[in-house]
Amino acid sequence: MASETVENYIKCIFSLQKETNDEGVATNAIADHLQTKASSVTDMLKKLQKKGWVDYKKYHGVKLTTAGRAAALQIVRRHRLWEVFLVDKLDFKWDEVHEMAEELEHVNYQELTSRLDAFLDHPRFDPHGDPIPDRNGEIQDHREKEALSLLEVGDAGVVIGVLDSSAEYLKYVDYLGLQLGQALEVTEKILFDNSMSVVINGKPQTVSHQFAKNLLIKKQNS
Amino acid sequence: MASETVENYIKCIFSLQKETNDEGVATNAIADHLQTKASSVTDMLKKLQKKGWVDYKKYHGVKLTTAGRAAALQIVRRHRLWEVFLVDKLDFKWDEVHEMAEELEHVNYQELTSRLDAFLDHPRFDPHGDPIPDRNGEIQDHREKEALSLLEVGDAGVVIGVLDSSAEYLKYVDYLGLQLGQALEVTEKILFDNSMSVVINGKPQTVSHQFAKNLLIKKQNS
DNA sequence: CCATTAATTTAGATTTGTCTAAAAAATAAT
DNA sequence: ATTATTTTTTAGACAAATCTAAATTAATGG
Repeated sequence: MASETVENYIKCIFSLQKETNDEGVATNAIADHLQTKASSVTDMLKKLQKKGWVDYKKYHGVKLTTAGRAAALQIVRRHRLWEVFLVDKLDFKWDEVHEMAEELEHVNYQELTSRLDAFLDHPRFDPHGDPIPDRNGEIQDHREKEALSLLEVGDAGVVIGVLDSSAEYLKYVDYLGLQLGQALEVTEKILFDNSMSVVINGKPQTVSHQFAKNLLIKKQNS
Repeated sequence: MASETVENYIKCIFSLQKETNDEGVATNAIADHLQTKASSVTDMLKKLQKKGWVDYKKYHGVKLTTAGRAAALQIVRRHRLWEVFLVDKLDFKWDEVHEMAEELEHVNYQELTSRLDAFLDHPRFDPHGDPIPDRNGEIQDHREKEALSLLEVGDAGVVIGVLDSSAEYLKYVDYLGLQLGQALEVTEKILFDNSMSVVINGKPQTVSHQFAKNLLIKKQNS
């Protein structure tokens, strides 16, 4: 397929693409995300263009082609399946698996991926609640989800995912007594800084807006 | 640790070292084994020397240092553990796993390796009967083993390993009705070409010297 | 032991991915 | 709308790993 580096660029563009309103991903955004320099990114974008993974217009950002998007989804699929393996089978915690999956995802054998998928019982979501693309790269996630920050006082729900998978964030989520499937209820919203009070397992806690924006909730019929 | 390429050189030198009588591995042998050119090997040997993995004397071959040998054993450990995973958990056949393990072995996290080892119940041997180094890089293989080619007429034993792990060889082993643990008995040795007749599961078969040299047998008290 | 052959090393180039510093284009501000 | 600022691109260089072709060293065989 493509080198490990190329795969990382494709995956990076894929993930940044969601955040832009179909505008094309900025060179600097990629450089930040991959911890490299803008000039290196420009060089690479030309190569990706030549190989047909992206649609790149000088000074106007970059988008994945259909082939690029398909490739990205396969990489994401492998990444998330390995994360499930690491947590479910090797008992790693959800904040420990990202780095390892980041390397395992580049081992690319159809049969390996599909057998791993079967071995794990065809999981639909990874340990962070992110949906796992199927063998055709389709993501079917019909869950109604909202960021905690968008709930109102009195709303109750269940944690079904996180938007930030960094170890720091996940450890804090753990610390608050939260995990996938954990119920909570909003008891107060502070207008001043958008922080909010929630009840988790009967215990009141206060969380920042920054925190609440990154926690995905499925609202319960209250 | 070291780049994937460097790891492959180290592993290659390690495996070729056994075949030489402590003579130092030849540049050409490495080039053949890694499907590259002798000049590339020379270049790399200088780099490995500088990094302390090998002891290299111009025109006189190369040997691993203690550090190099330790690194090689860790790579071999990871390779063989992944092979066990692929066969025992994902139901691959023993002739299908080499390539995949060749990539998985480069994912290097202590904790991953040791949890994988535990998940697989601390296997002592890989699917081809090769011993798996422990976490300290020690190989303890006290089995008495001989190549089938060295057995005499009337000797009986059990298959405990192969010296050639190529898919072609392994498929032929399968085809003959052999697998690890399978018993056989030598009924005839042909002096002309060193081929031999053996009985496997009651069925007589004839195999070449080339074949017999690569099959490891534990002799049974007959 | 000297000549020939085989193995190995050097020299010089290439590819991939990266960098710094400078130039060019786009965006924002007065 | 022109200047200032930010973003992006170009130009030129570098490190890792490789190659081909030529030169050197070692081994071998009369």
